[in-house]
Amino acid sequence: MARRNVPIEKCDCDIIHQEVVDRVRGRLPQEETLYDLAEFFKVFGDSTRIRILWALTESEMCVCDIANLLNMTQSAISHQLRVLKQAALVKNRRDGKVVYYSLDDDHVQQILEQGMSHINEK
Amino acid sequence: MARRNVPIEKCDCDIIHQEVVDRVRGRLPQEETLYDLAEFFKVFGDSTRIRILWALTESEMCVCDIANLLNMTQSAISHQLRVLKQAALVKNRRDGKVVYYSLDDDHVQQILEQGMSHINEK
DNA sequence: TACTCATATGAATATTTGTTCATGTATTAG
DNA sequence: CTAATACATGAACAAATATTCATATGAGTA
Repeated sequence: MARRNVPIEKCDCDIIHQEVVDRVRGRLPQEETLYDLAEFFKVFGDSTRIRILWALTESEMCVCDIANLLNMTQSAISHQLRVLKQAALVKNRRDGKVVYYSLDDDHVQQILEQGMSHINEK
Repeated sequence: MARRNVPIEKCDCDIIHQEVVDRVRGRLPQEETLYDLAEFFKVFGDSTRIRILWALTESEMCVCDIANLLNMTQSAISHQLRVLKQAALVKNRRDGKVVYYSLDDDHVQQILEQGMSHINEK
């Protein structure tokens, strides 16, 4: 959501803190890298996807199982599974008509648990 | 974004996988907990906020420093800092007219780094 | 006091995004 | 081949959200 038609106003801090700001600027990762990082976390930032991921930490499941479990339409789940797949958070295998989804690696579970422990501490 | 005016269609998997689905259902955290977890990750899911957080891992900074660093308006930064503060990811201290923001704890940095290492692996 | 600077905030707006609906594709069964 | 089942997908719509603009607040200063 990037807009910016207006010049940025400066304040005196710019002069006072110039060294600090320049140092921080030099240590920031690439703009694009941080954008990708935000995109990565964005995938976790939806309760439907979180519930799907959490469910898959317990067992691989097919699309319709997940839809039943979460009481949502097959279409809605399928759309979200696509988002998760594109983010390389889940993988799938086909067995006849049925497609089973599972977590792509256990890194995902670690991230879920770390987030969970953070909100439990506060 | 919760809508659901339509009954969920069932498929045969529901019968075949019933035991698995029931077991997973029993092991899912509270609906509200997962919702909170999604809200938590949602805060990381914006590139402006990610850049703010990453900058604050290097040094505390005032609002106008951050605005200059990221080449954005003071207002936009201030709005996002409020989001970060409400999520308990940053804290602030006032020194005269200037308000300095910093990370609330180093747990935040761990989460950033874990996300970063994930996207670098893929 | 009046004035300036740094920050906060409410409303408006444009963009993004999640779900629904309709339909398409792949696989199996008859 | 035809029908049925499980899943995928494009378009439309509603809701959420990030930025801008205008303005308010709070602290120092003349």
